[in-house]
Amino acid sequence: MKNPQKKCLAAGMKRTPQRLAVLAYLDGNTSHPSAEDVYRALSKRNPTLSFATVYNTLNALTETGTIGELTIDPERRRFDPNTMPHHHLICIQCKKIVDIMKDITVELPADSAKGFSISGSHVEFYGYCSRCGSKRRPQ
Amino acid sequence: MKNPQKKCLAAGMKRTPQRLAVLAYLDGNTSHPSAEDVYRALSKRNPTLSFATVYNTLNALTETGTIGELTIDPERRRFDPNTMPHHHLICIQCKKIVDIMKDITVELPADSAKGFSISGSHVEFYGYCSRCGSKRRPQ
DNA sequence: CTGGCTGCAAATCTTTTGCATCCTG
DNA sequence: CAGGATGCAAAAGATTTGCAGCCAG
Repeated sequence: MKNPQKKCLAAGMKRTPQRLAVLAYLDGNTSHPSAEDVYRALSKRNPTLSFATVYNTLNALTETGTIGELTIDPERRRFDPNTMPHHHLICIQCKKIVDIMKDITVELPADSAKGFSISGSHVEFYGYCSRCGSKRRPQ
Repeated sequence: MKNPQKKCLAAGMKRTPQRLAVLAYLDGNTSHPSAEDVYRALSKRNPTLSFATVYNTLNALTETGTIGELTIDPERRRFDPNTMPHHHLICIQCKKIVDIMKDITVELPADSAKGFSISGSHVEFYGYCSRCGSKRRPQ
């Protein structure tokens, strides 16, 4: 289940060149690209690739759970090939998003669950990345 | 600093009827409304209120930190008058978003911080709310 | 072959902006 | 009374959709 070919099959989708290109681009990619990022990166080598197909592919892969969708950026949707539950570090200044693969256990007291049956959690840490932090002047 | 009038002043903004209406609607509102939600709710009683003004007002209030902006919904921006740091419960099915005011301490091991200087964190808990959970059939 | 997939362009939806007028401070 | 705020409509982005032709299974 590591390579794009198998991921396509697993999702019950036809293995078209466009989809394989999208999957190859996403494979191991930790940049949390938007649909446009994917399109721009691929259209150089695949001149006939269309925006609609990128969106269709990303949506199909998201629906089958083959890739994940991030809700971190209010401007646009971002996609994440890493479907393992994980968390994120977000730079307040440059908006860079970095994965945290470490398992973080978050306890929610039963009296705060408001009747929800909780199946997972996602933590976003906000701060300055090393680059932006060092550029800030001491206040 | 509890009422809309004072919030407007605090933000250095003129107290126009439109802004006071937006602030009054948001005051104590825990429904995390989108700009359209705000517009629809207010346009009934304020027929001349325009979409642009709602957006301008929400943006201005967000920039001054008078209200907060949620990044939970990939479809649209949502706003939250509650500026205290807090967390959220999200129903996977009906998408309802519920506040958790309880302070949750999340530890991030130093070796996972990737050079970030962390200033805050936000936890999203996913699951089924009481209504959706009871409607699910046992698999 | 056949149904799913693609590319294109147009449509839709959310959010922003230009501008003349209005009104708060 | 001046500058910020409003309303309108148009623009700008992001995403979706209709449709005719194409190609993977």
